[in-house]
Amino acid sequence: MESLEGLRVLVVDDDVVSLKIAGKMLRSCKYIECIDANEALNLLRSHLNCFDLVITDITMTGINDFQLLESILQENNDLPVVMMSVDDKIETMIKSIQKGAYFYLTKPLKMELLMTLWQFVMVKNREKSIGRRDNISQNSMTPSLIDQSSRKGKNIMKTHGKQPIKENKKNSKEIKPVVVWDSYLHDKFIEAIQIIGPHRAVPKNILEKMNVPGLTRENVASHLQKFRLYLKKRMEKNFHGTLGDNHGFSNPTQFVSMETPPQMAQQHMTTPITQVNSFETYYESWAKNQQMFNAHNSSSLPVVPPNIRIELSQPVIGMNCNHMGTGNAGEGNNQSDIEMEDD
DNA sequence: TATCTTATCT
DNA sequence: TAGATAAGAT
Repeated sequence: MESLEGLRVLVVDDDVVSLKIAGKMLRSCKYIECIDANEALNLLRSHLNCFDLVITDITMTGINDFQLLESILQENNDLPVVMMSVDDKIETMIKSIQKGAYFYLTKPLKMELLMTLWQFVMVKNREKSIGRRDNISQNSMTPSLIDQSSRKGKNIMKTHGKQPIKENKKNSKEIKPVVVWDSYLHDKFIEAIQIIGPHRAVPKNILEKMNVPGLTRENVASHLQKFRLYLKKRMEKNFHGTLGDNHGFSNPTQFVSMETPPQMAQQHMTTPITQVNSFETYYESWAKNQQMFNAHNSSSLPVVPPNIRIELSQPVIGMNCNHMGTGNAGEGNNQSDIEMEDD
């Protein structure tokens, strides 16, 4: 099946003209138009499993934005829902995907895009046969948004032996995207820390300064944790390296050791280990080192912690950039990729 | 109660 | 390994 033929599509739009255009485009399907959102829901209830796909406008009279999407997903989480709107803002698109939509179409609809919708049916069928969805997004039309619903299914967590079993309270139908910390996001993260100062670098402040739609405090907290760990490990390693061979950096795979002359790097490794105990200290040392690195290398490369892949050639969306096809960590052979190993 | 931090999970 | 999340700490 490589066309819309045979695909059972329900289109919901309160704009009659828009609906007629969609109808014309989708005439090869068992297409049912439906103006009223409640009518659409009733239709879906009475014809459970009769539709392969729902295309719905975001904004409709008498109903809140995304309300129909949420209701549909509550009733039938398997049904792919495609949102459409004249709104072409990236924030709205991200919000739609976050709410659980499979795809976002901007109006006026284009036949070329509609003709690719048969893929949703294939994806859905594959999900059913495999029994999981977590890999699907990597191959579907929303490749960078990794479905977290399967993760929500976990209800047992090891908790330091205190409360072994805990029910997950959150609605498992809510789909959250995975935030990929690409060079754009990480640069904004560093920029935020520079502006507010490392002593005030807490998730809330960083998030506020970053001002990235869709990014949450939890996302920032998670990244901050990794970043702190990286700085700590780096500082400790550098200190021990200085003690060991008196050349600053013992590990040749380290970013700084590759790019910074040992005597230059060692200038910042004179702090006794007893004083090297805070994020602020680690950060200042790291930032100083980066300054020297940038001064030493005319081409200022983005500054990143280890294992954060930089896709210099790809368009930056800010979050959820598609890393498909770049391989797993350790495979970064592409010239446009910079990847660092720490241990 | 809100937020941060840490440990643990996927 | 990266990012999400649970839960204790502040």
